[in-house]
Parts: sequence; C-alpha cells; structure tokens
Amino acid sequence: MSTDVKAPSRGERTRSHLLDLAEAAFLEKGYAATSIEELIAAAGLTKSGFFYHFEDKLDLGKAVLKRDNDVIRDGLTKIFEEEAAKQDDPLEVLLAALVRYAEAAMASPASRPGCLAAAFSYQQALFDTEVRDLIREGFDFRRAMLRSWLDRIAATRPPRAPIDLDTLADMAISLIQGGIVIDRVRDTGPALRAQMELYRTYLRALFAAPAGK
Amino acid sequence: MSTDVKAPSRGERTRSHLLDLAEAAFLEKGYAATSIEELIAAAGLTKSGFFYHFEDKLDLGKAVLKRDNDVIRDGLTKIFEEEAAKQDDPLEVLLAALVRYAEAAMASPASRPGCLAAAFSYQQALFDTEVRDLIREGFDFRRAMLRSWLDRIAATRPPRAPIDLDTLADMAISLIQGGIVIDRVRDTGPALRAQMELYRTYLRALFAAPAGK
DNA sequence: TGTACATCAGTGAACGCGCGTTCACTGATGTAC
DNA sequence: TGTACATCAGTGAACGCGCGTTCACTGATGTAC
Repeated sequence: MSTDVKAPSRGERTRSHLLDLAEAAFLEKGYAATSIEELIAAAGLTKSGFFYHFEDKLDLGKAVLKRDNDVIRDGLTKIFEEEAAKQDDPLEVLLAALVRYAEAAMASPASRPGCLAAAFSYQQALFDTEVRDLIREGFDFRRAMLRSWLDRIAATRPPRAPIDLDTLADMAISLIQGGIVIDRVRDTGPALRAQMELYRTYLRALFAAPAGK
Repeated sequence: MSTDVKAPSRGERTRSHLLDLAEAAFLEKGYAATSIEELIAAAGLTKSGFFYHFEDKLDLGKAVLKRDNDVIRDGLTKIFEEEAAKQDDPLEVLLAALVRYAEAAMASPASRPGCLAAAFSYQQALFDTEVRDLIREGFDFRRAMLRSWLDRIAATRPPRAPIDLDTLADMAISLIQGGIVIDRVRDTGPALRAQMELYRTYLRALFAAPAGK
C-alpha cells in the first residue's frame, strides 16, 4: 500500500524547512534584512549546506515566491471546489469562499498575517524581471479566479450598477492586502475580517435579486 | 516685506534633499537595502556630512516617516478644507476629496506610487516601538479624518445597511494601499483609480437619499 | 567698521564586523552487477 | 550477498567587499561688543 505522494527525502525536508524560515523572515523584515546566517542558525546547518540547496540568495527568494504562488493557487482552487460542491448559487459560493480566503490569509506563518507578494513588491528594485513576473503571476491568478466566479454570478443576475468585474475582483485582493497591513500595524481586532464582511455586503447589494423577485 | 515662512538654510536644504532621496529609495527597495553610501553619492556629500544631519540610519528612517506623516496630514486636511468650501453636502465633499486623495497617492516621489507606511510595515522587525507608533499614527490620522466625514454624512442620511463606519473608513485606506501595490506590479492602467471609483459607487449606494425622496 | 568668538555644515581617514560566496573535501545512502 | 562506484547532503576554512559608525579636524557664516 504505497502512497502516491512521494515521501520527502532528507534533503527535501531541510530545503523546505529553509523555505519556511525564509518566508517568515521575509514577511517580518524583508528580503534584504534577512541574512543567510540567521536562517542556517535556525535550521541547524552550516553555510555551505545552505549553498548546496540554493545557488544564491536570490535563488532562495525566487523559490520562496514560487512556493507561495503554488500554495495560494492550490489553496484557492480547493476552497472554491469545496464551496461549489456545497451549493449551486455562484454568489453564495463566492461569498463563502471569500471568508475562507481571508481566514487563510490571517493564518499565515508565525501567526502574523502577511502577503509575500506585497512585501516583495516594496523591494522590487532589488530583483530582476523574473521575480517581478513571479509576483505578478500570483496577483493574476487571484484576479482570474475571482473574476471567473463574478462572471458566473453576473450571468445569472446582472449587476445593479455598471461595473468592471476585473476591478471588483481586484478590490477583494486590495482589501485583503490592506487589511493585513492595518492588522500588523494596529493591534485592535482583525480589520481584515471586518473589511471582508463589508465587501460581501457590497457584493450582495450589487447582485441582489431583481426587484421583481 | 518678509515672508513668515522661514527661508530654509543651507543645512536644511541638504537635509531635506537627503530625506527625499531616502524616501524614494525606501519605497523602491526598502530600508535595509538602502545604503547611506548611495544616498550621499546622489546628494554629493561625504559620509560624515550625512552623520552631521542624522545620528543613525535609524534616525534617518524615523525622520522620513515623520515627515511623511506631516505631508499626509497637511495634504489631507487641505483637500477636505477646499472641498468643504466648494459644497455643503458632506457626501459630495467626501466623494470629491477621495478622488484627490487617490490622485495624490499616485503622484508620490519618482512618479511610482507607494505608501511609506505600508513599506515600513513589512520591515517592522527591524525597528523599535517608536517607529511602529509613527506608522500607526499615520494610519490613525487617515482613519479619523475619513471617519469624521462619514459621521457627518450618516447624520444627514442614515446608511442603508448596518455598517461600522471605522471599517468603512479603513476600506478606503486599504483600497488605496492595495491599488498602489497592484499598480506597481502590473503595468496596465491605474487600478488604484478604478478601485476608488468603485468605492465611491459603494458610498453613493450606502448613503442614497431615502426612498421617500 | 573691525576684531573675537561661536556655531554651522561639513571633510578625510580609519575601524571592524557581518555579509554573500567559493572551493576542496567527506561520510552516509543508493544502485549495478 | 558482497563489492565498486555514484550521488546526496552536507562540512570547514577562507575570501574580500561594503556597510554603518567614530573621531579629530576645518572653512564659511553669524553674532556681540
């Protein structure tokens, strides 16, 4: 009885441990302020051990970003699939998925919410175009995912106001990002959650059933 | 005929020039990745000249943040004063002010939009509580300003849905911040502007004149 | 108006430390025959 | 089942460079008398 999921080898485990540590550090202090030295100290490994796993510091950055993209992609896909299995109305699917999306964003490493892509976007000048493309890829996927459901919703009931659906999708992304920043600056309860609630109210109002009922 | 505005001395001019350079660099690559060396090279000054103006690198960071807070405070205050002078309806004042606020955010240094407080929030671990308080101060002012106008609006016409006005104020801040990040990652036209438009639509819907007209 | 002194706005040289990176080497595990 | 070899997952020592910071000093400007 063998599992399809390949058991991670010794090397793969330390590698992903390094990625975990790096991700948390990047979110707390940024890429430049994170030293390889501190990562290996936490991982219990020598410097050359690090360079066995990554070519460069930049290579580490790309790997973290790439993995983050995959996690988001898989996570978001799964959330929508599960909610779609529970109910038919695309508006309800989206509303439920948004809550879970926001909740997942708050449960990021070290229990401090953070958005890697946003953090990296404020350090863009350090990186080549490949990194920039990775960041954009993450955003594009999120937008496309949300947009596809907004399309489904709009097909069943046209929006009450003339609205660009891409912008409406971006709005959700902005609110999550903004909520994260506000939460990490203010200690008072999760602004992210409250803002997502307000966004859901907006969606309900926009796509309310026609007056004729 | 003497102006009240004290003419900046030689030292004050180089100091604020350094602040300009630092602010732009912090937004492009972050605090840690910005070296004193590059700043003085751009300013045409020796290293010890820099240390005449600032105790520390951290002192520079605080100074940049402090000045940014002042600029936002003054700018936002002025925008609301001017719009309030033009019309009476607080909703219209807020709607007009929001456009100018977003427009101002896009015109930040180096023509690349950026939010200093957001950038610093992703490097928090580098700083002491004083810096954290500076960042929070900036956010709190913005929220208080927007909130005060939302209160005025809600006093004339109650919102259509039960809504927390602080959250509604935060939403504007989030959208500007999120819009900035999206714009610096994507090249396609200003997402910030489009999102602000959507927010204004939301406000109009929330505070529409009562059905009884 | 001239001199004495104080403050302003820096200069120049030196410091040590931590950083990312390289390179030759190594013990443990896996694979072929 | 035993031996030979290859790959994996690292170690240890050394490197040079750039960084933030310090310190003794200095020419230009401002102020008091």
